[in-house]
Amino acid sequence: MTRVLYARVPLVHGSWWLAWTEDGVCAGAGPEWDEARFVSWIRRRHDGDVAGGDPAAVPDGIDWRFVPSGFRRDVLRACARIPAGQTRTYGQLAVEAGHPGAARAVGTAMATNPLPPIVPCHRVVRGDGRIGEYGAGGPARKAEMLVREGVVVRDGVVAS
DNA sequence: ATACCGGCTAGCC
DNA sequence: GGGCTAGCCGGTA
Repeated sequence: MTRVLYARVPLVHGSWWLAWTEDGVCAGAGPEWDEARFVSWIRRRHDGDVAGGDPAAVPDGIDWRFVPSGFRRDVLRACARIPAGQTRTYGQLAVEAGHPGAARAVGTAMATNPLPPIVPCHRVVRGDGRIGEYGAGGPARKAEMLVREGVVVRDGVVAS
């Protein structure tokens, strides 16, 4: 049973909640969450100890143990490989994850991403260039984050 | 099994 | 281009 630590961590996109084990980050949530909500959510997904940690000591990697293997993990892992400043469409990510044709299901997998913004689901946009939805704060935040990473967004559409 | 539902898409006006 | 539809896939009840 692994100990999970958590803290509000200053990131380029603001102060996000992160939780981690010795093996890597295992959960994340946006700045608007309060501590009680984040902790209770962590406890629901993890039955070990949960305690406050040092925000300066967050590990670099990701601990995938709490993401069940299968489609979800395939897609999240593929998403984690998208570099800052780049985007993919839901359809492209489906291909890269080894599930061509599953664009719609990729949307669902992104919507339930347990590790925003560490798994950068904000970099996944619609096939026609429109920003698309964003569960961890809405489309406006998604657009802000992309712009901050150097992506050109105009009227809610990623420049081609 | 079956029947929705959702961060999508391609095709057709 | 815009708006609509039907199809799509994986998750969940």
